Amino acid sequence: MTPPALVPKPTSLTGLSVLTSPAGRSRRSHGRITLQDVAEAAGITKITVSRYLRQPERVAPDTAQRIAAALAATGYLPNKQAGMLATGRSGMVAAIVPSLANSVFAETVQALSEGLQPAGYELMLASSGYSLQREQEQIHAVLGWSPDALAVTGHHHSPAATAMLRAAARAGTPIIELWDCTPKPGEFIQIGFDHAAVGRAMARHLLGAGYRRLAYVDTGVAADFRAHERGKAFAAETQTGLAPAGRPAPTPVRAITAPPGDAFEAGRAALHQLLAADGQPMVDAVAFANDHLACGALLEAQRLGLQVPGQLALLGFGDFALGRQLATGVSTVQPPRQEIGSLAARTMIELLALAPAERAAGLSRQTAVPWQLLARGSTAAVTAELALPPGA
Amino acid sequence: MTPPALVPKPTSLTGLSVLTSPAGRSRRSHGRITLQDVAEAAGITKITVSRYLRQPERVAPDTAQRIAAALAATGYLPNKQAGMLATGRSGMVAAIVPSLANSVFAETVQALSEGLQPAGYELMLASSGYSLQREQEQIHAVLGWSPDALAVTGHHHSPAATAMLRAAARAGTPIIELWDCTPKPGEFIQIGFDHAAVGRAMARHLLGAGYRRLAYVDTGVAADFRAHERGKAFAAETQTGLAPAGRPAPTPVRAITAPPGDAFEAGRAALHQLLAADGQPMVDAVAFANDHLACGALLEAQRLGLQVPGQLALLGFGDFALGRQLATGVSTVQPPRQEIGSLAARTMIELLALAPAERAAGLSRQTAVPWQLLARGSTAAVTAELALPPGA
DNA sequence: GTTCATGATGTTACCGCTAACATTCTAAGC
DNA sequence: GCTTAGAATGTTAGCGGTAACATCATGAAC
Repeated sequence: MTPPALVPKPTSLTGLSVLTSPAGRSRRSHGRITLQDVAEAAGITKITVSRYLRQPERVAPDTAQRIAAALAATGYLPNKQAGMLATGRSGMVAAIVPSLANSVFAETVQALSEGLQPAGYELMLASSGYSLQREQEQIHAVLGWSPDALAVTGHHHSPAATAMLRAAARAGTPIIELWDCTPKPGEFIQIGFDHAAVGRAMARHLLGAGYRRLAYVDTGVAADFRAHERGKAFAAETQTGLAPAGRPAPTPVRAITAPPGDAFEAGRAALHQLLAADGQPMVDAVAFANDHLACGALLEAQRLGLQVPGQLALLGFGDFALGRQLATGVSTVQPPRQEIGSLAARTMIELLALAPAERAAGLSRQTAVPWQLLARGSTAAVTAELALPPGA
Repeated sequence: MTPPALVPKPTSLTGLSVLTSPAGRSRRSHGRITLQDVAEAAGITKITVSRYLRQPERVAPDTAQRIAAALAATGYLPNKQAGMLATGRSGMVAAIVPSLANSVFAETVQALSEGLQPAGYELMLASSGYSLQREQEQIHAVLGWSPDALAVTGHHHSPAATAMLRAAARAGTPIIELWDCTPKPGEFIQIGFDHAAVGRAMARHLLGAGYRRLAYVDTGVAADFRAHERGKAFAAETQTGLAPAGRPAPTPVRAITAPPGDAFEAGRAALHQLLAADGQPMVDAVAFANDHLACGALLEAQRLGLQVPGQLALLGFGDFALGRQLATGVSTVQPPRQEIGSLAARTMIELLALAPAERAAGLSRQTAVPWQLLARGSTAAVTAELALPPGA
């Protein structure tokens, strides 16, 4: 056996010459190194190279060596578009999140990306900027790439978006709604948690600690449906929780805040809306749509000399680093940021391993990921005996 | 003129019937709605539909109407892979960042994504986990998608990665190195800033404020080359700055810290390494690779009862929210997180508008994005008269 | 010696789209 | 009426891969 000849035939060099002079190729060629070039360099046909790349055990050992050498010599990069066109599988997964600047989704995306990595899937990412209209456009754009699976955030979509997702799901593409898990099964796969349950738990936590005059500060981001949902459930649960005591349930305060960039400032401003003319708080506990708001309020309260939690308890959501590090720890809800991402990756890989026909059953399952309410300094109980009876 | 007939011929329904029964198609069809289906529904050939989508002004108005109706009725989604294969342009841009969980890069990616949006480019994202090996794999994978442009982070790459980037650049694909801007022009486009200059500025800031015994706490992330670069320049500048005073320049302390997830704890631990047996700091000012470390150290210092900046000055990097919000504001360097992303987007769009031949000139240009050192409470000057002479 | 399974490689056609060229038709110009 | 420019649409072929089938050795089984 002669050692593998890199350039067995003079003509095989034409493939390599492309590197230096992209001209002299077919009229429509884009000057890229193709399987054909590799095949010529190895003195075989392209289908064998293709086989080597996909099922190496099916080519003879010495051929394999020649191919390997030719691949290295040419610097071949497979054209995934062509591959997708031929196989119908793209090896790519798309995700659409409201924002990346907020670390909440960044961590989920990070985990998703890392989970997909070992299975050989690429990730295409789009951020919708908390706009349903843009989400719809992104879904349209991204589906044009024939992703093998698509993750979107939440279960609220525009009608047109839902129609596109439905069509994709019917064609066998797993559609995953991240960060939500509604009590009733949805149309698509859900991996997340029930935000209403979180809202109720937040109310119960405050009521259980003895607070009675509650408020919820919602985010100013109109399309943060999950925050709204928590707020709604918080309000409802507060009413329910206070009913047994026979008192008229106060209407929870709801403050619309400034743009997300100023979440700290928005929290500060929201606090002022909750102060009476004498500078004293009109409520004894406040729940916030997120920790940024809560931290802003906490810092402002300290600046004003208000006792937290003595005069005012604060409860956030998200478990952001800041709230964890402040001297008066901000009580909060710790959402399973990374778990959602890695579970989504696992679910996708699992489903994609199945034949499209077998997939159908799994295309609308729900996975509830556990979350945790972290009681820290900002919501220490007023007095123990005021705690509500269990089940309230 | 009769109104546009959606289904002019009975046979035109075969295209639509795919929606309900993907069978009965060509052997290799993947059951997707194609231009052919739309064309049949509109009673024309697919090339006209293709023209309508790309150059609407080139089809007759009433044909356009029929096509529009057919598109809506079929729910057609263009197959971008097929389009790319035919045109050689993918309409997609790829970016590889070390991590997304860290908001620094998340914001850059966010800005990049938003900047590309209006120009119709999709973003494919990969995170390398601060590993050159993984970056190389990602580059290989991502180039297989024939991105129209590729953004990577920093100017350190494995040799194989550099070779791939070089090949892509030579083929006319803009390669952008984010977050770096070296004094000497690099091989590719750079959009960022000179980290050595930042390191020097950090040293000068501390020296200028009168501090004399300096330390640099580097990150434990081995492949965060930018942090190392800042540290190296910080050390060098410290030596230079102290030389005029005639004193023997102390070797800056360099602490290797815990994994990035524990950056706060790592900062706390680093602080302890800088304390003498009597609990007093061995240095009077510390610069950190990032604000997380600095904040951890600040909180620990306060817990230990050390005066900041009285006994110890702290200087971070990154301008993270936490450092901004703490009562003793953490002095820091504000990097142009978003600017880098939006500038990268603009650069890509600009270059891609050019013919590949005209691009060559722009494929290695550098853009230095301004950054700012924000002096806050943690580095208040010791005494004014100790300030170094200008130019030191 | 013939048959036949097996392994290695080649041929053909097709995935869905568009570049380039071809055709058809209309209306203006002579 | 005939030519012809120009608009509208169609035909052909090809982008770079892979599925499906075809071919051709080789060697074991009879």
